[in-house]
Amino acid sequence: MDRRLARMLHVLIHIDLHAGAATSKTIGAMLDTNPVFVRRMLRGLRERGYVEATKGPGGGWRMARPLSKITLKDVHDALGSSPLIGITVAHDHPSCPVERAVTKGLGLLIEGASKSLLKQLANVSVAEFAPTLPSVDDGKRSLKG
Amino acid sequence: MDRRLARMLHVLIHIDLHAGAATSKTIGAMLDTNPVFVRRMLRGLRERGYVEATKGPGGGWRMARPLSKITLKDVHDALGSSPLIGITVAHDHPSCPVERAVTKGLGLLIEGASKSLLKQLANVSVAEFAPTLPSVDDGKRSLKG
DNA sequence: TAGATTGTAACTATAATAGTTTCTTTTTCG
DNA sequence: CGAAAAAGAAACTATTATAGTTACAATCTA
Repeated sequence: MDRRLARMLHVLIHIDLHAGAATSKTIGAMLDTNPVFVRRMLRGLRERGYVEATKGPGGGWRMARPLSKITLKDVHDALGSSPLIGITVAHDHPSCPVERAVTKGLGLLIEGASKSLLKQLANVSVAEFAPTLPSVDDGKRSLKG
Repeated sequence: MDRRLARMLHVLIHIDLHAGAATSKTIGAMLDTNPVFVRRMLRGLRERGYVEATKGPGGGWRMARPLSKITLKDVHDALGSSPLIGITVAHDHPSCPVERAVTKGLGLLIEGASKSLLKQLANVSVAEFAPTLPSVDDGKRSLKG
């Protein structure tokens, strides 16, 4: 069970709310994990231009695009698109007509469900998952408001 | 990625087609696996009355209910209902309002997709996955025809 | 009573995900 | 310039879920 999408949404919202650049160490603390794992997770998003990283003191991660312009599907794809559906077909005995019939029928069902869920993910932006509570405010919004 | 449902459908159709009782060893060969694993998989289905097992020589597995009276959801449930959706929420920092918002939103999405897929599984019987090829015939059908 | 079979517990193997260590590169700032 | 802060990345270890194996008891048939 892949919780990378959930963790990534959590991270992106924090990066967006963060006043300056958020370091991998700071983000790691938010996820109760380590900086290296954070860099690994963010790598795909950096390559797609959703976030950007700067090195050296004062460096870290910043959003390179607003949360409202990134969909859950974008994030899922950037993470390496693990299967959305938790069940899969089997290939234990490929010459068996019974297995082939099951693979075909169940495969169609899984494919349909997968496409349907992917369509949903493409219709929701990360911004829609950000909490609207004022208590989350860390200074960035007050600069705007 | 759980392929137990696919394997189980494969097995059930074979048991149904099989002339006498199908032994765990025979079924294991079909799945390219071992008899103990087959017994473990079939345990839940036996407890729910979908199949029955007899010990001793000539023993093995038989259907206790026609394939047309067992849905994919029945099989999925009997296998211990692993999650149908491949992504899940995270609980890294439960006091964090951002994580909570993500958990809530994504959770609803996952729950909806899961229910929708489960509903589909409940609308399909195992019989609908059996191949209709005459080449699969192993003697049982010829007794009828 | 012998052998075939399931039932089951306990152990081992494998693969995916996550975590850690270590080192290099880049950047800032005194 | 040189020290320290940060990302980039490779290589290794740890954890967990699934699958596979071994071993043995229970039961049934002939």
